[in-house]
Amino acid sequence: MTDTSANKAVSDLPLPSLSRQRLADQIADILREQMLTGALRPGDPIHERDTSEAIGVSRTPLREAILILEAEGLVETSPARSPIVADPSLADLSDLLLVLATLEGLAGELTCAKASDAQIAAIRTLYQRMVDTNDDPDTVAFFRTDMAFHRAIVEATGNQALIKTHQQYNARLWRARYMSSRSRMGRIETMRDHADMIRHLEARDAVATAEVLRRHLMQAIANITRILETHSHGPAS
Amino acid sequence: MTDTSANKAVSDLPLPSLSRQRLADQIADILREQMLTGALRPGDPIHERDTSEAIGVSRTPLREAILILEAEGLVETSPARSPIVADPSLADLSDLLLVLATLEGLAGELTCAKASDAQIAAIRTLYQRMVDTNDDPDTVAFFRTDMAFHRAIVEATGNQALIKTHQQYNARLWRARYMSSRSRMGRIETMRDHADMIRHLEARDAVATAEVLRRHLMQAIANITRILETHSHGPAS
DNA sequence: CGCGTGAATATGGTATGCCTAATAACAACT
DNA sequence: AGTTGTTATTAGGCATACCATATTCACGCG
Repeated sequence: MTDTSANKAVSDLPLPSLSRQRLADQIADILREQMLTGALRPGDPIHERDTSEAIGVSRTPLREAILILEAEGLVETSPARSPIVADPSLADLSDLLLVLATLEGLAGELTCAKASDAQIAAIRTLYQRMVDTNDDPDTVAFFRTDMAFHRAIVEATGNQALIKTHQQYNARLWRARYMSSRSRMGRIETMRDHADMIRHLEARDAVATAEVLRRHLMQAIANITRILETHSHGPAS
Repeated sequence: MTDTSANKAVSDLPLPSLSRQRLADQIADILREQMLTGALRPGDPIHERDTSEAIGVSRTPLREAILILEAEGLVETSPARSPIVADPSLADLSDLLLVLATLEGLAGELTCAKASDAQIAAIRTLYQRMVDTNDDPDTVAFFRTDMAFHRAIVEATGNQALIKTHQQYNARLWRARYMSSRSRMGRIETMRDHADMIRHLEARDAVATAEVLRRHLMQAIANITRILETHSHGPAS
């Protein structure tokens, strides 16, 4: 089946960036999105032939996409095995969250010290959106705004390395943090902590901002620990 | 066709890792080493056909190696250009070092809190090796021991995410830190800081250890800034 | 003499095919 | 009937061939 039309359909996609046109990057984006939506769940295998055919590309760029995701820690490969979606243990998640807490703490300090008032205002806008959508039953939308809030704080630092690393840690922790966000105590605590964050940010209190951010993520560790221990081992398919 | 000898030869191999046999990984190691030795310098292009032929592999695994190194920030790719060895600006190096300082600070805290006495002792052994090789004119050997010392502190945390991220940051900063190490004030300050580190580690003083590690890296920022501003812009080809 | 346009070349991107290794099923022997 | 060996199938790893595009050089025109 020489289906060149599918190939053309992909190349017809708008090219938003300059180097964002590599098929491997686009495929990596697709797979990341599928991990977010749950189409790909932790432990799921990603067969080269099946997946590449499903997306409508050949195996080569799919393999390259797997390489990218492997470097990000989102998939794991074994010598002669299909790559599988990463399924971090509780210990892994705890380790990742502890580093993330430190990174966001640093971001809080830097943003207090260096960000413009306009950037702080933009962060407050995201905070306001969280308040507005607090009653929205759409947990995904609320969570995306939550993540956007944290990301805005990091991006306000202007530190490219920090931004990139934070983004990668967030990708690996997305699922766990989303579960934490859905827990019954999640939202209340989240809103309180975020209110503290924006208050300390606007006061340019670096120490307090960093402290709240770290505590916020440490709480996430506790939440996730409780959730995973409650669910124990038995995620119904 | 029951070639048991070949089977035995394979099983005799030390199994260092589970997936370390991919050509792409081996090629990435080769290229990383060439960056360390200076065979590949910042800005150098990595032509797919030439390089793959020189190593003796096809383009596919070389391309995959490039993907890995790109994810690590060691090479940069442009749409229709040969990938080039990353040549971070002073601002980039400053950003990276600031994050690295934070990561090592966290490592210092964790190691003080969680590491075993044996691990601390192992770190002291590395410190002692630095003292012994302090007069050695071989700057590379001294620097490798320096890096091993820092790595040991991070590995003593047992935090896999931290270890991995620290390793990647170190790889990107290797060259800059090596230059900083060779500056005339480099060694004296390095030895003094390291003496403080091992002392505070053995005293299990988390705050002091983290503080020294952060200050140590901040000093590296200052050193590198001075070096780059002195050299200004003129790397003879 | 300079600038613009077109063609040729080189280079990265993609697809496909072959090779090797692992796994599972089936058969034969104990 | 159970266990072991062998074979077939499947899937990932690598190599190679093809394609699209960008860059550069040359030629011609202004």
